[in-house]
Amino acid sequence: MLIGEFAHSLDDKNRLSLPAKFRQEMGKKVVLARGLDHSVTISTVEEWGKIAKKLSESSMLQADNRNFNRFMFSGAVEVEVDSIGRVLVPDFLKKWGKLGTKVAIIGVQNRAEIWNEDDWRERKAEVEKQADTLAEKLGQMGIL
Amino acid sequence: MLIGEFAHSLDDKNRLSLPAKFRQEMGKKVVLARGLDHSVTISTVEEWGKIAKKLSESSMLQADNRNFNRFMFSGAVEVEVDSIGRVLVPDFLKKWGKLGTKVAIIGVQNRAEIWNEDDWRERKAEVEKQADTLAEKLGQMGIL
DNA sequence: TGGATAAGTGGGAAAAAGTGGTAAACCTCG
DNA sequence: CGAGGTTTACCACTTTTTCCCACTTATCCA
Repeated sequence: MLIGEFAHSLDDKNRLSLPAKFRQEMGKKVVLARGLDHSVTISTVEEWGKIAKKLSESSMLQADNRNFNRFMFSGAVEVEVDSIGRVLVPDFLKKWGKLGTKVAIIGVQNRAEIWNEDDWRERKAEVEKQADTLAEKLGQMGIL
Repeated sequence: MLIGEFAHSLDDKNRLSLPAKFRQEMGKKVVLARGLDHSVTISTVEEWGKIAKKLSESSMLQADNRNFNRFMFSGAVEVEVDSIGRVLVPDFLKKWGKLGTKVAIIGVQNRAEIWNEDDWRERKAEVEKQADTLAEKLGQMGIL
């Protein structure tokens, strides 16, 4: 389980240190891919495999699906984690995530997400605003 | 699994470098063929067979199907990958894909596709625009 | 609090990838 | 049979990527 939020930086060679706490769980190879809301996801090869399988089950006869699959597969990379825990973020993902030097890495269940630091700050603020509503819902559900 | 996006160029002898990440999986011989949506596909000899079969089995009317098969098979070429990882793109495929000097090579699961760089950029932008669809599709697939 | 260890960042050298070009082999056609 | 053009194989250059090492900052524990 990946949890927590970390402020890291993308250097001018597009290298990104994975949070030390994630390294063991991530393993030696990870998959970077396009995520929702212009985030970049980091998942294990296994997790990505599951996603790829689901994607590949959609029919190629529909133009929508073809384009969607092109988008998803072309937007992913399998990268090696180097000897000190860094990965290389390809340009097209850097663009997708609008990533500059300062990024936020956040744990979300079984995957991590990379965000442009500013975008993340805004989003987090929004989420916190809704925290009351959220708590209420959780209460209704009997979780709290 | 072929994934990722690469900007390569088609030189004036119609030579195209395969992305280094694809070479091992592709092997020494590949099949270039007409793909859907005016893409040019690159696949292993094995995969080409599977893809063609799948498409032709998606039965349309018999007559259409026969024509479709003629079209698919007549447009496929088996080419050698040279000693430094390049393939020769025949003119009729270059035309089919409207390929100029700058092309994008994208990995899509079991095949790669060659696109005119500009066409690919536009197509990608189209998909990106539909953020709702994106979330919806991922949701349907149980990815989120 | 101070020392030790780990984490994160940065940079340089070596290797690989991508591109362009040249020369030899081949084919075609007069 | 030879000239012209095309194709193929090989070589060379440039840029990018990869790998390794060093430095700085943060964290931990006595």
